[in-house]
Amino acid sequence: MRVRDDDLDAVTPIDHDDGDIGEINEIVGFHIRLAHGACYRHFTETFVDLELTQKQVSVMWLVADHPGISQIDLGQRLRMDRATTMTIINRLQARHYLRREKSPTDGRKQALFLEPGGDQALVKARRAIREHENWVKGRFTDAEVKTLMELLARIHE
Amino acid sequence: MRVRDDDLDAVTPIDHDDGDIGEINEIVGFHIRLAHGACYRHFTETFVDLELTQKQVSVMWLVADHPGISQIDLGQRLRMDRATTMTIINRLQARHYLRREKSPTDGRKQALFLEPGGDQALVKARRAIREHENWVKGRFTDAEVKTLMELLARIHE
DNA sequence: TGGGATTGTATGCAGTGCTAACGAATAGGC
DNA sequence: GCCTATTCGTTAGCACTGCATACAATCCCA
Repeated sequence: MRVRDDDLDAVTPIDHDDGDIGEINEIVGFHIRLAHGACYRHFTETFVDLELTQKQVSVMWLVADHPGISQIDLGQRLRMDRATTMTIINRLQARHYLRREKSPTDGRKQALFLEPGGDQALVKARRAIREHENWVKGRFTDAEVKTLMELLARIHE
Repeated sequence: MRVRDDDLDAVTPIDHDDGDIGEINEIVGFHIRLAHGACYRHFTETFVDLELTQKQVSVMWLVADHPGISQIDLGQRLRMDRATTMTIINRLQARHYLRREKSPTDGRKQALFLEPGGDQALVKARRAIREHENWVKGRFTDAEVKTLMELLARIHE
């Protein structure tokens, strides 16, 4: 390919290649994926001590705000299907961060409640979230943050 | 619930529960995750026939733009570590969408090239991407798209 | 009452991300 | 040139997420 016996440097023809990714760079979805990846990585670092993932924190947070919420309701708010919700709840329950109770009003449902351990973890998590948020927001003005959230919300409805 | 007998508006945070998620809604990272999830789901639907993921398409696209690129270089541009890059390349190679060749200039590296099958798949993929992009962009003006990409880019550098 | 929908559950599979370790090859200092 | 440190690819293994399917219990409505 490149190997033109004479000048093979030319090969790199196209690019003043310093990490250029060409047309892909014009794809909105691509930037969303990269931004998500960057957030994910930073979140993971921030939460390495707590051993919690974004989803797990979201779930505990929501259960704290809505004691007795059902799995299906939880899943819908966080845009997760039943199976995924299950595995997350299972893990949190195994760590005694929350518990399931049969719903008194609907026998099909499980009512979710935070356990003391979950409460404590959530307190630490909120602190870590604040840190994480500062990392994200640090590169924006308040107005830009507002704009960004507004635009993102339009994507996920 | 919320019922603070006096002014509960201040509080309502809590919920006229129709899918409200409370404070989490103020977390930028949360919106990025949801937007990413929505994109991911739509992408998957769009690409169900091609049986390709976002990463796989990105990789093929980049290999097409930079024939002979190494795995490490590829991974850095797409923000993936070596191991992840490996598994993706493995899968694409197993489907004969691309091939590895020893780099003539550096014995440690593998040079990646698209195979005919990958070429064809990429053509279809680009069409599907256009569709997917329209789905995303449909909710924005051109100026908003520009703003969004600019803001997202600031997150992933 | 009976049939259809909802909810939770169990299984299994694919994709992604990370770590740790190893061998091969290169690059840099001497 | 030689030795060491580094880079790259590779393998293996683990955790999390997402999806599909199937099943049982429960609820709701006609």
